[in-house]
Formats: sequence, structure tokens, C-alpha cells
Amino acid sequence: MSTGKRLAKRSIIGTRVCAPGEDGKYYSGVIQAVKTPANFLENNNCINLTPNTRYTVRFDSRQGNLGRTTAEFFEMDLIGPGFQSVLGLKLVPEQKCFVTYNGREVSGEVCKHYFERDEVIIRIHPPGSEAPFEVQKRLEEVRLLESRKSARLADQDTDFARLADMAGDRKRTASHTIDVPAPSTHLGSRKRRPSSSQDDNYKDTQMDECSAALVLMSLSCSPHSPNFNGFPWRLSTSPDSNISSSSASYRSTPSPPPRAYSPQSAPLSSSAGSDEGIVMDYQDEQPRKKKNVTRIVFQCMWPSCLKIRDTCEAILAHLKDHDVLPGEEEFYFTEVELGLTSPPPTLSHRDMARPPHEDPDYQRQIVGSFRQTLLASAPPQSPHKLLKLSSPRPHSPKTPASPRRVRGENKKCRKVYGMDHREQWCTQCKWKKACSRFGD
DNA sequence: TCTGCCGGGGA
DNA sequence: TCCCCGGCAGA
Repeated sequence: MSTGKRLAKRSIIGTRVCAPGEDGKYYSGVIQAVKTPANFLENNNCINLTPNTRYTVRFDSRQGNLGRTTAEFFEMDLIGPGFQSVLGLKLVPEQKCFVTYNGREVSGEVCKHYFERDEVIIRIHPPGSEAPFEVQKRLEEVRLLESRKSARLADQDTDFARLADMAGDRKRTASHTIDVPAPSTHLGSRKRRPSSSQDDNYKDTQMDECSAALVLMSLSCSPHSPNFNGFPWRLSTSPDSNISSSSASYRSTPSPPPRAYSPQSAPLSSSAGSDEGIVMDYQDEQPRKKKNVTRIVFQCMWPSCLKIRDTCEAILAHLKDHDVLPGEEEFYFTEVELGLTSPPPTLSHRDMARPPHEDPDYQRQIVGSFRQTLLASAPPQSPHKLLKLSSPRPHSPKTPASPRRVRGENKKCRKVYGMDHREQWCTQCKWKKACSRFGD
């Protein structure tokens, strides 16, 4: 029975895997630690796994490992759920393995592996049998890890270890995404299913819609929010960065919501829903990163200044020359993208997932028109209004002039949730005030 | 006409 | 301060 709740991505730590020993045989163990290279921020797969990630494996026994109890391996070295498959391996004699015999899982050891013929001769000693004897199996029928399910179910195709192995194999041949077997194949497995029934699918859809709303909310986070401050600016060159802010000044290159949150995203059910929780689309992600290599510069928006600095720190220092009050610098500069190697984002598709003010064109439009306003000595607008627009404030005292707030083009609570779900609106929307959830 | 939200007022 | 709503103005 499914609860319908999507499980959070689980840690890989604790996963049972097989790792090669010194003698060429594979030995079972448990992942004890994961070490990701320092530049893991380049990876945005949410779990900080990279092809260079090293896994510390604690072996179950010291046999064949020269007394080692733990050792480090790369992903490609490991056999098990979310890692490599036994398929393609050349098993060495005396390799311990598990096969299904007479409906029961029995352990054995490899006598001979005829790789070309896909035949593995395995010596097994089934319970109740007087003497060990040899059976011939295909490699795909051989498991290096003991199945966690009962022996009674061991003859079914949905063997846990084999599922894992097969998943690993698909990953190797197609992509780094682990596909979830079709629901029907789960029936005999005790492995927890991410979602299978219609009901679960329905709930998943609901979850995804909620997640999408959460993503929209996160895209509107304040530049002062704790999440905002810690990110290095170099991230702004990555279009796939999951980091975004609402500040026109601080915002980075437009980023789509994480794929796993997309209701229409097919990989959601196949990868994010994987119980292993291991989704590594390096090959898919990295080329995309290269497409949109942009240079971000920071332009002072102080009236009649418009100086450009390469770094955020430099523009902040520059703003001190204008006597900008501490903490208000962000309203006096804007981020400008240079050297786009792909068409600039439009207001369609991906941009729909973020407030328009985060769109570079929109920002330039706003900033440009505002600059014109300033230069034309138009009546100064109140700081409040300008702040809402994420545009620079005029360097002038507060005046009674308070033009009406620019109508937001985003979806507001009313649109998102509808009149029927008014209880889900933000307080501001309920009070017919400026939306604080999807606000500009 | 719809919708966002300002401004004002009541509790 | 919270909450509600009339009404304005942009889309």
C-alpha cells in the first residue's frame, strides 16, 4: 500500500554494493562515505554526485582485500543499485555469487565464465543437497549481491539485485539516469515502489503541481534571504543553476525549475522517482552548460554614471563613491549579460516559470525606462515603488509622489489557486494587496 | 471585462 | 495590527 508521498532522495550511504578486490573478485560491502570533489557546485544534480565522486566502501569481509576493511572506489568500479551492472563483467573463478535454483536463492562460486558464450558455470550447494554441484547460468542470472527478498520469491523476474543490476546496465548503455521498471514488474518485489498505481500517479501529479508552485515561490526569494547570500557569482554563468533570486541586480542567468519538479517532465517518474535516488545526468547536463557561456558584468545604475565593473565586489566598491547607503547597493546596479552564445531567453516557455522581472530583457526595459525617467527629471518615485521594481532609486528625498505600482505580469495566487482555493492564497492576495508570493 | 492592488476604514 | 473591500487602472 502506497502512502502516495514521494520519498526524499535517499542517501547513497548504506547502499550495498560490490567492489573489486585485489584478487579481481568482487566483494560485497556497504557504502560508508561519499567524497565529492571540491568543485561539486558545477554539478546541479541536487545530490552533488559527479563522475569523480569517490565512494568509501566498507567490505563485509577482508578476504581478497589484503586485510582492507574499507577502500575508495569510483562509481564505475562499483556493482550494485545505481552503479554498474554485472552485465559486461568477466567473472573470475571462485567469485562468490548468487543464483536462483529451484525457486530459492543459493550462493555459489564461479567455476568458469565463458564470456563470449554468455555462460557462467557456478558451483552451488543448495540446502538439503548432499554435495555441491555445478549449474550453468547466463550472466544476467547471476547476482553478486544477495537478494533482500525471501527465497520464496527469488525465482521471480523482479529480483531485487537483478533489478538493480539491470538498472545499472540501462544507465550505462543509455544515460546516467536509472529507469524505474514498469509497475507490473514490481509486483513480486519487496522493493518499495516510487509510484505505480493510478492513485499514486494521481497523487504524484498533485505533488508535482504543488512542487511547481513551491518552485515559483523559491524563484521569488528575496535578495536578503539567507539562501541568497552564500552563492558565488560565477554560478551566474550556468544556465542550469538551480539558484535564482528575484533581485534584478543579483539575478543570475535564467534558470528553469529543477526538472524533477516539472509536472510534464517524463524523467520525473523514471529518475526522480527511483527508489535508489541516484540520478546523474552528467552527460546530459554538462554539454548544456557549455551552450550558454555568458559573461556577467555589473553596471552602475546611478544616474549619469552607468559604469561597468566585472565583479559584484567591484561594483559594490564603486557604489560607495556615490554614498549609497550600506545594504541598498543592490538597488543601484544591475547585472548585464555579455557574449550570449545562444538566443536570449524569451518570455515564453522557460521564462514563464519565473517572474518577468527576472527576465534580462524585462530588466533592461525597466532599467532603461527608469533611467529615462530619471534623466528627464520626472517627479521622483517613492522608494517603496522603486524597490518593488527592483530598479535603482533616485537620489532624492522622499516626496508625496507615489505612482501606482506597475501591474505585475506574473501569475498571482488568484490565478494559480483560483477563487475556489482562496485559503491557499497568500495573505496579501486575500486582502487584495500586492501579492507577496508571486509578486514582482 | 478581468485582474492586481492602492487606499481607506472597521474591528 | 489585522482584516476587508471599494474602486482605480492596466491588460
